[in-house]
Amino acid sequence: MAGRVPEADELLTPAEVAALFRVDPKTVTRWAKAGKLTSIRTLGGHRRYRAIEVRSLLGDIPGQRDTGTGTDAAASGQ
Amino acid sequence: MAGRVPEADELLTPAEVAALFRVDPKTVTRWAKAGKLTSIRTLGGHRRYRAIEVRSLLGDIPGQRDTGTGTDAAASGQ
DNA sequence: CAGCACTCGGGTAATTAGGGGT
DNA sequence: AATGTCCTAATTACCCGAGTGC
Repeated sequence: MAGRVPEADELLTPAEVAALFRVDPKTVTRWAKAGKLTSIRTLGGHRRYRAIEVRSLLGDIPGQRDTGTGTDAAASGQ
Repeated sequence: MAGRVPEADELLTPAEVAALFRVDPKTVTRWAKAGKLTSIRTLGGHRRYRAIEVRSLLGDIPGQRDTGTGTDAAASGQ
């Protein structure tokens, strides 16, 4: 199987978005309820968020390097 | 118009549906068992899902997008 | 025929949803 | 108004071994 077109919308789990924003997953859920975030619900009721949307809100800057201002080290996610 | 459209009866594998929902293939199986998804079983017992059903559940919004430039702009597929 | 990737089945931990309160 | 924390219930994710699909 495999060999399919990469037309999959990148979806993130609440924990993923929460980690990117440094907030609790509960807060992300509130954003979705407030309509600030596009949320897609699974058949079980859980929410999934669009990676492109989250990245835009985070300031998606490709190849941006912190110029010395950073104090906290950037730990790899996950 | 004998507009020939590719099989609208496309069947997706558990991994396909799972990737679209960003969930585990096992979860998709659970949805089928719960009756939330129409599942077609192969002679071996494996499940297969209808692409149209999955797309509607994902929030498939018709219209908007590359309109047919004359012929069916169906480039997707494997 | 043999092999690998995927799916099946059940069971258990982790995550999420929802409401309430600080 | 907004965020973090507590609780219970539901859903989801990962573990195993065996079988299917190509």
